[in-house]
Amino acid sequence: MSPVSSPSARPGAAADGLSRVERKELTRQSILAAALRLAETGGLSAVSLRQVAKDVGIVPTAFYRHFDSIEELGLALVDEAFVSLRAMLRDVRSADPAFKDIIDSSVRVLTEHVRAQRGHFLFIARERFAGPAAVRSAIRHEIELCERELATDLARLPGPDAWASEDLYVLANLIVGAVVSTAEELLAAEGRRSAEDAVAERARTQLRMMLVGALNWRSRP
Amino acid sequence: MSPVSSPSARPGAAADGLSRVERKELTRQSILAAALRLAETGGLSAVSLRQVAKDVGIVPTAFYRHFDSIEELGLALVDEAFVSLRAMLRDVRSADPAFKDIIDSSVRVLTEHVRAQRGHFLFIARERFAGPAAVRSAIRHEIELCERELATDLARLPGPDAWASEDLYVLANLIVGAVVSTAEELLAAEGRRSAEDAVAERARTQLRMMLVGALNWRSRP
DNA sequence: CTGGTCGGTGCACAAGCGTTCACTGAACGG
DNA sequence: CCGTTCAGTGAACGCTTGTGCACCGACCAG
Repeated sequence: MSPVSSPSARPGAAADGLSRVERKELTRQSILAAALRLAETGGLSAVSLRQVAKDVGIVPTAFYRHFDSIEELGLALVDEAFVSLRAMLRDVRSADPAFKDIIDSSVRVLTEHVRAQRGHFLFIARERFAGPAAVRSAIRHEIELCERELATDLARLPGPDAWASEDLYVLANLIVGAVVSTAEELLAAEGRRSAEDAVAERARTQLRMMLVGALNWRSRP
Repeated sequence: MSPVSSPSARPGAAADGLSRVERKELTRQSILAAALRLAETGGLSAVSLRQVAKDVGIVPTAFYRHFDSIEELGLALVDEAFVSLRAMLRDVRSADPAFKDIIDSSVRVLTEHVRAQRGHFLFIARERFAGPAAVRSAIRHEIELCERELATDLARLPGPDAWASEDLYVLANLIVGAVVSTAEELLAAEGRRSAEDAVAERARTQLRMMLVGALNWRSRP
């Protein structure tokens, strides 16, 4: 059988226009995609090497040409997932910084990214607690990076710019937590637009509530 | 081999002072405890009937005398876990309602319960996304109940008592989300007191920030 | 005392798992 | 052109898995 796409690619026959490294990368991507899909029922630890291989269209042992173990595959998936998450953060940051509707645009960017990268968000939400220890700590580390980034962003805002850096991080932690909860509720909406809209509206109100709290907050001496 | 406690209980020999139903319940509890522990590495879907049986000290097929499947066992664990969670909520509610330190006492109750019921909290945090569909929706349903309960509690507070019920639920959702995040961070602290204390202190500040936000919030007309 | 109930036993089976090993042949560098 | 590299092959291994079945014997109601 041929890898990557069962009916079209021909490994032993005439060469497509692809170099050897290109074909290897293609198979690698197929493995990642298959694992992401298979992990949706039962989590990463329930993904079997043989299932992935069958799904990709290669023999089980060929898996080892790309990853040493399922756990290493999981770490690669974490990387992949946080690439799209960072893309989202970039979008949020580059949005119109008109203070008034910064919340609206951020929530919209979040809902769109969750819809577009559903698989990655699901993976992170799941493996954050269910994954192998190495995967869990990789995810935790990445989330912590996001919090620190947000804290430095907040420091540039007119209200909290006079805060203790301690309080800045605490607020960032609170916001990231709320965003994670919102993302998880969006996932639970399973694509139903009305449910998604309700979650988004709720998130807007919550962020506004937090904003009101922040604007009336004074760091203790 | 004998169930419940390998060296002491004797099934075929002289009877301990236990009736048949008592012995069955004891075995059932042992199965639940074993499953909870085994689920810690790999999640519920990675728990095998045979492992549980070996751990409890019964033969694999005897498992079916208590549960039809691992999934049904999972639902029983959800029930068990939310029993302790409700006990926690009762403790929070019955605490001294002196408005000033209601936050301090709530956070202390939370940290104590997470420490005492670590296994249950871990189970909920994990299976909320990684578990079988039935388990996931059972957990989601229970959390939603907690949010509604909290909303009715909030309605009795001096500040938000004039709010729209819509906003009350939104605030309850925000608080529950923050509490869930805090519980998850307490779990991530893995029992190290200094880390736990830092999380608790952060949670106190966050709840105060939300309180400030709530006190300055006005429901839109 | 007796007969039914039922938790626990022991064996068997087919299916799936990760991993090993020697192999093939297209793509590539010199 | 020719030798090397290496992604993918295919058979084989020892193990664990869920589940079906006939069976046992302590408990308990009558």
